[in-house]
Amino acid sequence: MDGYDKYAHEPFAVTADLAVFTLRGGALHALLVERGQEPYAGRWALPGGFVQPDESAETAARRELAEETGLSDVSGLHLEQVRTYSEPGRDPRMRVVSVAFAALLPDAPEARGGSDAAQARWVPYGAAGPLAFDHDRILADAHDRVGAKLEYTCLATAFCPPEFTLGELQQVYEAVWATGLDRPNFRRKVLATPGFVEPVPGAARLTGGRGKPAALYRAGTATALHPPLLRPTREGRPA
Amino acid sequence: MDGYDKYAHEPFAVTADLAVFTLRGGALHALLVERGQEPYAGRWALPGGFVQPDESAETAARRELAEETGLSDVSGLHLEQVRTYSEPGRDPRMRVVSVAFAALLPDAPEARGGSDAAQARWVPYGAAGPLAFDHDRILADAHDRVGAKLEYTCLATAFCPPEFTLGELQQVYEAVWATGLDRPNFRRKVLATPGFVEPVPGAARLTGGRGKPAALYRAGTATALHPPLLRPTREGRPA
DNA sequence: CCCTTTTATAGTCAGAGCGACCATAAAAGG
DNA sequence: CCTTTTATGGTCGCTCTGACTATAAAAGGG
Repeated sequence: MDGYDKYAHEPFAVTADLAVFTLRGGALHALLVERGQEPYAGRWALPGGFVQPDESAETAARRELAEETGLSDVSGLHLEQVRTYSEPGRDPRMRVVSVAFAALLPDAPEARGGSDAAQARWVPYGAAGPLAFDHDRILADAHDRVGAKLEYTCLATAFCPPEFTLGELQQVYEAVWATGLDRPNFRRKVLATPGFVEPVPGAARLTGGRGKPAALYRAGTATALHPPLLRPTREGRPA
Repeated sequence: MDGYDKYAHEPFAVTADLAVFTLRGGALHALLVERGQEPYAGRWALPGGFVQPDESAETAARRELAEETGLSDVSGLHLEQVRTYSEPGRDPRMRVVSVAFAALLPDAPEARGGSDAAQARWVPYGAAGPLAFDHDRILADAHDRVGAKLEYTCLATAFCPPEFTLGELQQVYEAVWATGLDRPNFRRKVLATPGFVEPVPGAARLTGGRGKPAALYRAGTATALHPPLLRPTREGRPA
């Protein structure tokens, strides 16, 4: 931080880019916007925008998230800084440094075109063609981060509505990890972790399904997961 | 990334700040520089500097690392991006966005004042008074990140010279985690992890100490640690 | 030279955690 | 009434780990 006067510091543009994940029908989806102008016109990209002079990158990311999803209450959503991308030439027009965030959404409102985004769509993760700029890498990095944090934090509840069943919580893990989990073992692990979930006292149950109604739970107060919930070691049982 | 023309993007200055860690006498130290000018004149701060127009933040961090430590070969050192700090007002003079990195050094050359740094010193971690800017938080975040990565990666060898004993490797964990570990159990865990360390075939041994000479090991090729090496759960045995 | 100290290394044993199961309960659909 | 489906409860054995004991190989002091 020394030497302010000895370096000529070129001005940079700073943006906040978002990898917004949600579950739709048990499958992991990411929110993408279609670019209307060059470069990469017509290609899909991550939502994002410039950080304003009075904003932090986190604030800008949350503002963009609200604009892009159309959600009014975006304050409770989990937003996590992934990393910053600063390679020269990653934007052909100018020097842009992007701070990337991962956002986790419980419900998936149909994407509306935000005020500035021509078109926003939920795309199944992995089904997106090559994205604009280095957004393929940003999206992959964000996915890696979320998958890793599921192992040793209680982050999975951020994908769920306020009240959820253990089956829905398990679907989060299975969708992000792209693997199958044994249901009784998953139950045991989650319930044995104090503060991960707490049962809804009214013995409420979810209807609409076929089999036995499942008990409802709320997210607990714990944030860490000790010991961690490790994903199967490659040759695990198939889904 | 859309809307380039609709936003007035204020120019930002971008810096790379470094939390450089090493072990000196079994204790974790961080590299700090003394500020010569306002603001925070006379206070200690993390080494760092502006990202040049043709550099990525990683490149700038590595250049600053070489300048600040005086090391010639800085290419093999482990450098890890921690996070980016972008709150407005974190630098009273101008809008500065800092990308923070953690660097791990095996040996600790006596800090020389770099070309631009008035004075650089190794300070025991935790013994540094309040640092300039938000560098206390950056240093703490970097320490948290390194401590966490010791659990599920083979990062600890980055603190060690090319050949090291298992006792030295254990000291890394104990210094970063500020806890004591059972030596036989640590050995068993490390040796049971394929690719973590590999014995030096020449049955070489380290001399100079008091007791039985220890076998030497080199860092293996593995990067992940499955299952992880979890730190003791608070009420663990004292050091 | 013996004995103590120090450090490295090997081994033992019980309990926790987990993967792979099997069993039962409670709903819907025929 | 029976089958299907999903949720929930439990068992068994293996692995890993924490706590601990034992042996080996050096240095230092009498």
